Amino acid sequence: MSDPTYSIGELCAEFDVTPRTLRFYEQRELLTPIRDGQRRIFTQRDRARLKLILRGKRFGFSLESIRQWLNLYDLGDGGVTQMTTWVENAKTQMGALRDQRDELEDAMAELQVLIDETEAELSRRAAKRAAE
Amino acid sequence: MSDPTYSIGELCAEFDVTPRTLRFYEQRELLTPIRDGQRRIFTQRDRARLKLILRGKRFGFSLESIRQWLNLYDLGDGGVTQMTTWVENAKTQMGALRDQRDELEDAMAELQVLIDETEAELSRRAAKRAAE
DNA sequence: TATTACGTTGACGTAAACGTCAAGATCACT
DNA sequence: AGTGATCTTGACGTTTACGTCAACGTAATA
Repeated sequence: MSDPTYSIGELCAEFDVTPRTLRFYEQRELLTPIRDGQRRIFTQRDRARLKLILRGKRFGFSLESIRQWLNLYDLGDGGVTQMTTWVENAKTQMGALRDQRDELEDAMAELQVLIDETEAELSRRAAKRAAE
Repeated sequence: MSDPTYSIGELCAEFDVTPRTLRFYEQRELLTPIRDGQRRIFTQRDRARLKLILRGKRFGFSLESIRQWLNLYDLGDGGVTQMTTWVENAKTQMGALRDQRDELEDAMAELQVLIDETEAELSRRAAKRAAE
């Protein structure tokens, strides 16, 4: 049996997006479904790419940068020169992800301090009220 | 000496944003500069809020959700009920940040695997070439 | 055969987050 | 009094990422 394929509706249901969205991604060359007559047939590759697209979006990346990023994924083969370039780009991307994660953890730490302080104040007030 | 204040140009230079941006944030009630005649005077509070705004943006939050988030920050005082509500909201936000961080780390791990594989392939090819 | 479900291509609309003039005020110099 | 720097308030323009019709095709089903 060959690789499973998906209609536009199936992929939409699975990832909770609208057909408009998938057609838009195709127009922007993020997805490249094949055709059965007029109808789009999405392959495993499209499905995998869609996953990456949606994750990229959650990280706040633009579709255009996600597109470049996907192309970067694709060039896993190619010559030594291409692979070397790929690794460089990938490491740059890793740095960006690391920075974002660090910033996130800073924000989490700050927020935790505020939560702790507020909860401490709350228990002080509770103790005071109990003492009366 | 009292708290330092900033002109719109000063804050723009410091945070690398345009005046239009700060006026826009004021209109959306994310900043509340006071006035010297017509001119805006930004206080320490505005500066602190701007920092949070820009960080929120880097995390992909909308200005509207950042606004609510800032107001949430402000209500560090207020009654016990308000504080309790605040803590609940803050914990929800913490969960969201945690999820995002976890997703980021998953992505980083995946990417690292690809990098490692590609580098391994590169060194295999280098060894092969050296053997000839 | 008619309906229903699912799909197609335009084409125009929209919300967010600013950018980009235009026209004028205010202030420091010269 | 003139020049330049910095600021002001409109008001319209722009990009991104889709939403929302409209009008149509095709395929299974009642």
